[in-house]
Amino acid sequence: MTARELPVLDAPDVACCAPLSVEVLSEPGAETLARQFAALADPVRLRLVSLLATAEGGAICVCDLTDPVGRSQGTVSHHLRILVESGLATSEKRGRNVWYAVVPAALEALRAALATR
Amino acid sequence: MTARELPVLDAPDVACCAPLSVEVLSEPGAETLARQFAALADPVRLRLVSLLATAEGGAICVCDLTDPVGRSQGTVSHHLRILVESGLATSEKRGRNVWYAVVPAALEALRAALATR
DNA sequence: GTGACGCATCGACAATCGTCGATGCTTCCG
DNA sequence: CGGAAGCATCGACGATTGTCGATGCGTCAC
Repeated sequence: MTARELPVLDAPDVACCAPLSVEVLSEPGAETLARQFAALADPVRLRLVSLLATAEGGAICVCDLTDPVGRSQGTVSHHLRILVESGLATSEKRGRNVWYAVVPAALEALRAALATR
Repeated sequence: MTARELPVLDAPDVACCAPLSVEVLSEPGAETLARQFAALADPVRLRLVSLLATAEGGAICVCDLTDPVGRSQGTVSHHLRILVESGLATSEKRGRNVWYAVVPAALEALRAALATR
């Protein structure tokens, strides 16, 4: 399988830019931030994030997510992928399940961007 | 100008739901939140918000926004409309200009939703 | 080894979005 | 009054998105 060849986004971008109210967002910064907000711009993904964040142990496998959100397994997998690619969630394969968890630092970074003066 | 003339205050949906990490988001709550995040899910709109938030006096007219974001006047107007409809900004007609400003309470509500435990 | 389970991926489709140029309306200035 | 400035709106277009069913692949139980 040789790994997914997705443009890997690594740790650094957890804090991409200064708060919107402090200095005018640069174009690259806006691009990055927009990608993260876009990941939260869907009701199903928001509920997924909420389910992950409130889960005992902080993680849930896909099979326990399809029912609560009422979407097909393929669709749920698609949404989780978007959350991971945007840095808001992580996945870990354990046996034949895959466990997903939120990345608190990423949510905090978004909070920081929204801070008002 | 006696600041008391802000009739349109949007108190209702400024805070739509509990933090994602506290309880699982309801479907209607997810719908509302998603609309607000969707308003921030575009680079141009993010820069507009940033321009509004950092403006002296807290407001800018459309004519001063088209250049910084590099889009046509019609497109900028379209984006501003989305920001207003989502409750993140307000508009006020003054002479033949229209002044836009951010709604700090709306940004704070989004921050609250993102709060981690 | 065989079958079932869990997940990712694919192809297809309708719906929505971002953008532009053109047009129309209101307000101001001379 | 006539023209120009400032915005909103419209129609059109390509691009992106959310969704499904089907398929493929690795893992576990028997």
